[in-house]
Amino acid sequence: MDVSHIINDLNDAQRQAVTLGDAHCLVLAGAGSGKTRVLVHRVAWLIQVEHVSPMSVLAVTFTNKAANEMRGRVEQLLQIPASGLWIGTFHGICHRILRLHAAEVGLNPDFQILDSDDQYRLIRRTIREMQLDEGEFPPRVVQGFINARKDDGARPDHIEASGNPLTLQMIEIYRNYQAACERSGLVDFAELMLRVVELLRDHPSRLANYQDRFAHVMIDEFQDTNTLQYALIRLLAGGRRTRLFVVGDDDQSIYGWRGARVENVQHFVGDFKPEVLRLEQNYRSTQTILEAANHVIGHNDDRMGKNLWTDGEQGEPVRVFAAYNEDEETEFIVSRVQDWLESGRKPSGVGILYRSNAQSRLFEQALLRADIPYRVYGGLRFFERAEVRDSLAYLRLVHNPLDDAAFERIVNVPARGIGERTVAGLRESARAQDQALWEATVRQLDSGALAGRARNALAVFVALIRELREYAEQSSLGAMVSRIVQRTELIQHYLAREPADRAEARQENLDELVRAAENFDQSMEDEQASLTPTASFLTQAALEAGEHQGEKWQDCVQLMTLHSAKGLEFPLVFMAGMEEGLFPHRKSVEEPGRLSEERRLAYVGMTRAMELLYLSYAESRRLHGQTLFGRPSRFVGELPPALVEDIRPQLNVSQARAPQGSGGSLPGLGSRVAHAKFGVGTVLAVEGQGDNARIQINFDDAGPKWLVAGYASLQPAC
DNA sequence: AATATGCTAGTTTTT
DNA sequence: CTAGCATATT
Repeated sequence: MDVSHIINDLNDAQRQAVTLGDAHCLVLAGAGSGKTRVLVHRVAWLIQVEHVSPMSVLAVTFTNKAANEMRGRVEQLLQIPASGLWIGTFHGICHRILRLHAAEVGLNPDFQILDSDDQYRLIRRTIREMQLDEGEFPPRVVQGFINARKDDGARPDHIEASGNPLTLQMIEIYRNYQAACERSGLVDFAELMLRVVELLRDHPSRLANYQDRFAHVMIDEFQDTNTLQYALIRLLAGGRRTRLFVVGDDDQSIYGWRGARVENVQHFVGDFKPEVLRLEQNYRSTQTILEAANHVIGHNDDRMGKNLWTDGEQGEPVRVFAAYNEDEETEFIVSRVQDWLESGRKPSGVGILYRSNAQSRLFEQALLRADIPYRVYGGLRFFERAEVRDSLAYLRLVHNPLDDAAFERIVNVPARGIGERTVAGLRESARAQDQALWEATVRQLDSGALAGRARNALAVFVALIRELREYAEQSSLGAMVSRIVQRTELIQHYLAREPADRAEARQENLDELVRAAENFDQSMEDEQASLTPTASFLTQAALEAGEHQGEKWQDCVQLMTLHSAKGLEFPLVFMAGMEEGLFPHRKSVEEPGRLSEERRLAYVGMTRAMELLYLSYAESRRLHGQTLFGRPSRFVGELPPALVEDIRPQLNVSQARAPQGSGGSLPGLGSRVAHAKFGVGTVLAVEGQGDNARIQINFDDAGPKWLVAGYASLQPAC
């Protein structure tokens, strides 16, 4: 058979990985080295050359986007639909396994997925129910605690509180929250994986099934795996038959703070003795950009070691712009974008990257003013919007009367006169009878135990849900969702409360939701697992919250955090806000581990750039209402000087921006001044004009002081 | 139940 | 500064 299409166009290292024989394999794939290509060609090689059945290949990614891309490219290469092949996210794969064996792990076979927002609400509910103080146990913190424990594979009984009363309480909340999930037939994201790990751990015959089935397990972005995911991989590979093919880059591990364990890369080497291959040839960036990035990441220790190279062009130097303040930084970047567009290049070739989301605002405003199209990544995705989630909560309650999380969410949305007192009564009644809220409501209505107003309001609600439930029995999913949107009158609710444009956007989202339901095509696997279309739809909404908004791409300048930029590339990249405290972030500089992660983030950012890379920082920046004077990021200092071109603002420009009084000119921010009594210091802030202006100066000896310009008689100093 | 006011905290994100 | 939240008010 002709296999040239699989191995042609691969470099030696790539080909070696793709055609590797009977061994586990770790591919250390640098940025832009053709990582996905190797995975895709490896799958094709296994199927077409080694004649491995597609059924026995499992490919796991972290995001739906990556999974979809891989599936698409495999199909393109094989020229056939990749049916039988399991490609999906960790959560998607675990969900699929769990649907097949729900009963075996004691799970409601009709379980639905609880996403982060509903999980938060349920945890908050649990804390309130336990009469604990939300100040002492902030739901966000408890949510983080529970998820982190689950990601480590720990059930409440496994957690060592070592007498810490706070921890003991958290464990108790975890326990109660878990019980609530089980009563309602709900499974959160971490639970999807934890249950599967427990299934495989406790049911040896099941484990053997999967070990026999999956001869090849491929893992993408291996450096991002957490404890639980690594446990899952180890279980699957415990049989004789399974070969692991993992691809990752320890230098691009930027998710340690959410449980990812870079150490897994080293553990993997110890545990499985894999062939270790390195993909170091880069097909994305200029030599200069790569050398600069290599040099910066070289300041980390404990690396697996890797050096990117290219046989492409030397390229332009890395440009470092020292702005006077954040406004000037913004203007500079926007004017460079304008130059780029004037030279005939596309907006979508520009990536403006920053450390934290709050930084996007300045760029949005400036781009808007300059009439340059842009798109900001991050923010709410389609299935996370309140109106969409409210509608889906109706669908959930109609589908599953036991879903208390859904009940709580919409019992009084839109407001129909069911207040907190009424709901509290229902909760109590439900708890006393060990029933779901819905059951308790119906029972209370039937028993006539309720007061007039609450009774009427609840009767309206119950009638609505019953009507919808009846309708659901004889109509399609699309018709059903459309009906929900009409009958719940959510639009009217938002129209009455919000400005017209906001409500209009919600209307559009609900239209879009109806369309999505109408066009929803249940996958074969879901059908085989005897899921109703409604259950499938709800699952997809939870598991692929964002896949829906892909349409409005257009040709836009791309604004995003450094984290979101991973995996992307742009001919022109700006890394803005390169200041100590901002990047590396203040909270990350203390622990060495966190600092190296910040440096990896810098490495990720730099290696996004194909042709031109700008780093910029502001010498003064308004943050949280006050002006701060940061020093340039240490990562700027770690650039090799020979590859850097420094750009300073024109002196007259920066002077023009300094606040100036009518009479004597005031010192600029950051300038050095001398005072008769306090000595020499740096100007931190200037408020007001002329002689009345108040100036804050950080004196070298005396510390920060506020002085009035007219009386202080300051002299310029150096 | 809806609106007004006051307070606090302020990375990074996917599933 | 400002957004989000909790409490107070009508």
